[in-house]
Amino acid sequence: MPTLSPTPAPYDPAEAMDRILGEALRRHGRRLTVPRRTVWRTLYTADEHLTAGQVTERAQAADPGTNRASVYRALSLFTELGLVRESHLGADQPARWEIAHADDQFHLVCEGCGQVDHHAGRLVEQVRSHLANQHGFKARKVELHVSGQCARCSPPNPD
Amino acid sequence: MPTLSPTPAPYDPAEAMDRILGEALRRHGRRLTVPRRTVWRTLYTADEHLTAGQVTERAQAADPGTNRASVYRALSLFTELGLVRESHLGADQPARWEIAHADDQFHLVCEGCGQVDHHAGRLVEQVRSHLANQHGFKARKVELHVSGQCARCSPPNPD
DNA sequence: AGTGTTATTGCGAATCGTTCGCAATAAGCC
DNA sequence: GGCTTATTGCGAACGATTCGCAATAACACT
Repeated sequence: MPTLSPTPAPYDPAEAMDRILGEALRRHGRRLTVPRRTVWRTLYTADEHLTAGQVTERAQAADPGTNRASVYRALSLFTELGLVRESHLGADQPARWEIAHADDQFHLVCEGCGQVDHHAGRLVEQVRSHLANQHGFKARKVELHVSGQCARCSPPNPD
Repeated sequence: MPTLSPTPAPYDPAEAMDRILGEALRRHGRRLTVPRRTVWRTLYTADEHLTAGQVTERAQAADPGTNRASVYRALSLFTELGLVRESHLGADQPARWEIAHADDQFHLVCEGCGQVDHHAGRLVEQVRSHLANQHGFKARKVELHVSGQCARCSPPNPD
């Protein structure tokens, strides 16, 4: 009988997810709590930007005890730690959150199908350097929100 | 005694201001009312973006009877008619309004002095064509919000 | 100028997203 | 296992914006 290591599990994505959060929190002297983990997992497994309401809903589906206020507190803490990104897409719409990926200050909202895209591309970088060179403005945060028709909703060849 | 024309006033800027509004309203079958005129003048003589609260305050200074709800209604009507532009600068900040000038979807907010600039330049156009060419995305509205340090607040030569 | 039609107002109450105060709870350290 | 204190859960408070509805006033037509 071969010797087994004490934790034989090959790879647990849920655990990996939690580890990211746990480490970030510890690094900042904060505690890893149940509601924080629930919110984190919710965002982590979401396929799109979620409003605070949606996060609360989904979090409560996973753990009914999850409290609205704690969701907001988790979201703003995560934002502060750079773990998630908050964005305000439409004038009348509430804020939305998503896991922070490096290059995603660029929002393409299609008015046809409602899809939100993050085609960062070189554009943000281009904007930064334009501002620095032409206007002496040192950009910290660049937010580009474009609404219009995506390629699918406004096809070039309407055959 | 020389013959006087019935309206001898050489040029009344207040009247000109009102005429712009009156004509736009009439063109759309809407009525020129006291609160609308008051709100219009307030924005027209403002030197910056105003929040609805600020508009209300100033409007009430001019005409104490001005009602908050009417201010909101005027602002959204004007926005709909393209007379003013609504913008959402910061995440936590309320909306702001200003007289609509053609080229100003480009907001440079300095975190040092708080100044808001509208250096539209070629940038917005550049963004549009990049999206169309690279992503087949037909942009209708482009909103570029940049925060950082302006040239004055972050001088290139700190002597 | 007088009158009728109806867009618009003014008021307060309602809504919605978000935050707060505070006692009770539970994370992490010894 | 106990101590310390960050964090929670609750509901109430908040600020911006909107709504419902009766009263008012713009404009068009005499």
